Amino acid sequence: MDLTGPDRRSAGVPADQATIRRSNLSLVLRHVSESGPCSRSAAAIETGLNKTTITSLVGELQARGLVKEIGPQRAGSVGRPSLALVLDGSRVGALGVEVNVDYIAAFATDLAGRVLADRRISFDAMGHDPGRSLDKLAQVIGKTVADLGRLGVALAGITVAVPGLIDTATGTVVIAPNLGWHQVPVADRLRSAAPDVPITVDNDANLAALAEYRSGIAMGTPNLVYLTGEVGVGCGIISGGRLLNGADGFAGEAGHIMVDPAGERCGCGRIGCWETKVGLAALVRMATPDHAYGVGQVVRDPEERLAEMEQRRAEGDPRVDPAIAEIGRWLGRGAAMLINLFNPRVVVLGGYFAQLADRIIPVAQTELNRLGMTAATNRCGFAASDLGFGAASRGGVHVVIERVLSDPTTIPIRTP
Amino acid sequence: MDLTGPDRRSAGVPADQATIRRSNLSLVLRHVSESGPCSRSAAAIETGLNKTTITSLVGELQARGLVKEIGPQRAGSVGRPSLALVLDGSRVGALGVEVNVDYIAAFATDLAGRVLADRRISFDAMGHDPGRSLDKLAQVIGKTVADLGRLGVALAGITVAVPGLIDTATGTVVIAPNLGWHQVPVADRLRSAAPDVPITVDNDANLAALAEYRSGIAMGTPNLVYLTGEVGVGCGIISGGRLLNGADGFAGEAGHIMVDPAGERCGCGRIGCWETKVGLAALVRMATPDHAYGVGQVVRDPEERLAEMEQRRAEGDPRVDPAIAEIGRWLGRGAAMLINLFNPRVVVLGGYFAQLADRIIPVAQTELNRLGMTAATNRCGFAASDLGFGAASRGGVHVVIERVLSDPTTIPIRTP
DNA sequence: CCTCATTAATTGATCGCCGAGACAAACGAA
DNA sequence: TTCGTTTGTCTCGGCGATCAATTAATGAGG
Repeated sequence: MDLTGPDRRSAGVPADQATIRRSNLSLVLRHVSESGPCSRSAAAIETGLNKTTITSLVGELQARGLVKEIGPQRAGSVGRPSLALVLDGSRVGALGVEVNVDYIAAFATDLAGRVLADRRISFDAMGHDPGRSLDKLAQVIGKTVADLGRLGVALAGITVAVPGLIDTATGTVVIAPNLGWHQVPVADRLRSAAPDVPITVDNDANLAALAEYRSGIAMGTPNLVYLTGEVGVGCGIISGGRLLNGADGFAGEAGHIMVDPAGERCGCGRIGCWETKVGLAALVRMATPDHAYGVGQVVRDPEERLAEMEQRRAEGDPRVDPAIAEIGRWLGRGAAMLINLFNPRVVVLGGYFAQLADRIIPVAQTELNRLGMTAATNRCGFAASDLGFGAASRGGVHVVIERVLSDPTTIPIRTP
Repeated sequence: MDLTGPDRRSAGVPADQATIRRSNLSLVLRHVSESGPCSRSAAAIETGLNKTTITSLVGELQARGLVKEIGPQRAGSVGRPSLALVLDGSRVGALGVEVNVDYIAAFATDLAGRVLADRRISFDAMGHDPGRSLDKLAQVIGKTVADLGRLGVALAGITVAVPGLIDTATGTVVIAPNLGWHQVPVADRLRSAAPDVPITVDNDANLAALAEYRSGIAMGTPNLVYLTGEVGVGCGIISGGRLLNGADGFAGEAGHIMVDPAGERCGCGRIGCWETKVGLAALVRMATPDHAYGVGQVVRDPEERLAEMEQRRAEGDPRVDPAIAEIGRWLGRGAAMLINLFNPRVVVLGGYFAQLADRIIPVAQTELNRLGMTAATNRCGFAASDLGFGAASRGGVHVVIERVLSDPTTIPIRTP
């Protein structure tokens, strides 16, 4: 299942024998990936392919360094013992990097999901012009690629997560307000940092949603809504196993839906946006002596503000808990709309929502129920993300892995 | 592009030569369907297939009665004149039927979209038990199939539109409140009315959205939101060329999103649902002397109520126009949310919204702008549907045609 | 009128892929 | 040791797409 690009089968491209081969290589590789170790004949039965075809396909997958045999399985049963096939993690790796307001993160795994690299550095994107930021990003990528090279891993692709609107076809950031970026050709600029490695660029919330779908708390749930509490609110939607993009990539702008016609003015100029009710800025404002912080300060050091809030709560400040509860209530109200429109099986909460999940989720769930159960809401629940800050870069890794799984021929045949 | 079922290429099914053939037959048939008459060699260049492959594929499509040649084109240019290929409409037909609160409709076309049958009868579904209603439906289908038989057309499939929640895998209506249906196995029950013809069942608003996408005002726009004004509000969403279903088929329940926390109680038990602001019941209530009609009466004869409203306006009743304007304002407010969440290129208005479009759309557009332009809203506009009441059954026809276009081998080879 | 360049469509040979059945290999059971 | 069982490979045939060569149908020009 291709999550980001268009569907190749229906893309109006002629099919030939190579298409069959790709499709069946993908089928076998996916089966090995998802069903764990299995013999050739088991794979034949379970995929529906002929066993001689399996032999041929596995041979090619081995030549591409994607699958390997582990010694004969002493099964104790009658008959010739089988040679179990597993994903060959040692040869191919995937890299996801994320650039955000105050940090750059890189996360790499092999095909099987074993972590090969995980770095995070503080970086003030607003304090640098886009060119400088990209240089820094390229530097982080270069270091990580070098690490992977030392491990003998060939990099299959890089995905860059950016908090903004992306033209995924060209790998260009159309606009990223929080970074101060406008029309930045990220993929082109980073090409030299890792020649011959395909670079994809996508929205950070979308990639985080994908990470939840592929490896997080909602693994395998093809209908989910991901909400991340930052200074504002980010949102990514997976429906029918596909990321929702909309006509221009703006789909899921949940932070700016109007939830309170009598509410206050939002930074976007409109009234009563959800973000003004559940963003970290709202929490800080509600829980803090009047005007101790402007929005600017919250934006600059969100984690510091959050830690301070927890600190004050520990010291007995009576304003913190009610403020968190209020966040939970508004979260429930907004989620009610999303659930009725998208009918997800789960709403995954990330960012600061996840850090306060044990206090936010019960309130949000209660509010959701209070508003009246519908067919959609009573089949859907909240869940806290456990991926932490790496969600977007982890999602980037999955984009690369997905591409390899859906077209194994992108990995060249090694010539020993 | 398969709009309803899962994607065959990624469905975990082995690919073989028949898969190539199907895919390429589909490619050629689609090309002829979309690009109009063209020669074999033009088709070869435009599809990317080899000339000789085209010859073979066209031969098979002819044998299946899907494509035909029209005499040599006197082009006046040098060289051998080409034989233009066109869709052969005369052999294969598609049927969409709709059962609704007060009528049953049937609509049939050939592959090329020429109308072969179009009937609509009044029928009070609530006044009959589901079994009786299905008998009536079967009778309508039987008559239409007989008509098609007289025209020499082989029926490729039937799609049934029902206003309710459908389990599309089994063709069962899980629940249809307005019909009083619950767990009705529609497809199974209708099988005998047309043996050997595949029967699909789907939600009426979804099918109407599909009709707008395939043949209506929004033809070819793969990101659209369809809103139909009935007693309540129906909604169907097409995103990335696919119908949004959600985890249980409840996606797009736009009528019951909360737009006014201070609003009145909705029939669903909740407060401030959009439906209470823009449903036909709301219009009638606002424009009519207090309590002249209960909701029940509006439900029973919606068209009559609407006609009466227009009548009173013509007579100079000053309450009608402000009421319509108020509908427009709330339509704009709700649409703002949908546009920010789905990022469609157009919001298509059907049902009574379409009948009052010239007075509703300007107001809704103004309200949308007043709420503050966003990147999503200023790339999206309103449009009135021109399909009338037949939208759902027309959408059903497109489901069948789509299936034939994406797998021409479903039509048997005729043996003359 | 005849020839030639030009474009359209078909025929025959070849290649790649999957599938069926025969066959070799590696075990447990008797 | 022999037999039955299961695994994996080998060889061949069928099918679909492609390439090169051939046939068909026209307009232009002598």
